[in-house]
Amino acid sequence: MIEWSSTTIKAFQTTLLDWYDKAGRDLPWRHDHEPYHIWVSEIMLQQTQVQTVIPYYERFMAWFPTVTALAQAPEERLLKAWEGLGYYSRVRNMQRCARQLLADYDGQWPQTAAELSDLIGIGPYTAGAIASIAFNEPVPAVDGNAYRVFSRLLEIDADITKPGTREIFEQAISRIMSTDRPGDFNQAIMDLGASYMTARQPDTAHSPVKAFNQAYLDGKELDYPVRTKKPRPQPVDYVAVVTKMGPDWLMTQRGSKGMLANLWTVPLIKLTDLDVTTDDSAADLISAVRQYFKQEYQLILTATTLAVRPVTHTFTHQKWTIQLLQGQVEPAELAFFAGERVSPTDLATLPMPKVQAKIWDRYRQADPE
DNA sequence: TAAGCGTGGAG
DNA sequence: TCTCCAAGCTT
Repeated sequence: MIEWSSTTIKAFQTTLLDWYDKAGRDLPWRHDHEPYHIWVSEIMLQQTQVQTVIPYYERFMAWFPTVTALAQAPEERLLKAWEGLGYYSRVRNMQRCARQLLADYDGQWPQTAAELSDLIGIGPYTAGAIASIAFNEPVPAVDGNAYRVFSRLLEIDADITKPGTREIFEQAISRIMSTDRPGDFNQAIMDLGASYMTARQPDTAHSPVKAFNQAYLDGKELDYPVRTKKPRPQPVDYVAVVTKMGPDWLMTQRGSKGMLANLWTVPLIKLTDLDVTTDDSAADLISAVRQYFKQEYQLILTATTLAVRPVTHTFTHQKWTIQLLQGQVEPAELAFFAGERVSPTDLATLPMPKVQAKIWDRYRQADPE
């Protein structure tokens, strides 16, 4: 890692902020410095790109314009607002945070990163972002952009996937950042990371700060940031039973922990829970699923295979391959079923994950009525 | 500290 | 199709 003189630091601040004043992006959450607006945008932007977030942000503000509105919203409505964004615990934690603010802080946001970190769902990055942007506190906001930008500017060799590395960057950035305009400084770094200093194909030749970019000057830009690779997703086989009860659909709500918590899907069963493998015949699969419905749901299922390709869906840690069955049950014994009989009208109000959308698509492909 | 947690885009 | 990456936090 290289060190900058105070002269270099001053020149960098001026260059960066002048560029930001001229070329900074006009984004919906930059129209004011309301902590609620900054907070919502920052949570949505975690591991998610700006282009994806914008329509979600606009709708979220229309549905939940204030901390109080968010605190009082039904969870189903919250998850519906988040449907398709992923990492769904983010929005459940936001509601917990909103309630925490009302209960413990008299509805007033704390104004320092140290205090903001105590709130549910607000980690070191988000605390720094809110504190600097909404409250002008000179603290760094170390996200993926900051890792990328500063590792290249200063040739920082620490592995950014290691938790301890954050402090190295926080210290380096603290010495460099503007104390007059900390919020603009942090946002300028993000805009820089999203434009000239991207991960794959940086355009440093035209970057406003190329003269400060040591890795670029050394021809080693793509060596930064240093990170260890993630393991590839593990394959898991499922069977989805698209089940009708008269005109209605049989839907189940997932548990409150783990993947896709509290979201709704059709009955989705791991093949390993059925004691069958992908090599077994369709008849064996149906037989096992019938048994499963009887034992778990006290429902008598009639099922047929669907002549369509399985649905595949890749998560961060798992790759699902899902066989589709079409099922019917008699509307006799729903009491023990961990789910609901849902009318076509109500179906649209249930929050469902992307993988369920794929299941509907593939089902319609097989059964176009 | 390492693992778990979604989705979309780019190459 | 596969791999990597994107404004991270929690346990």
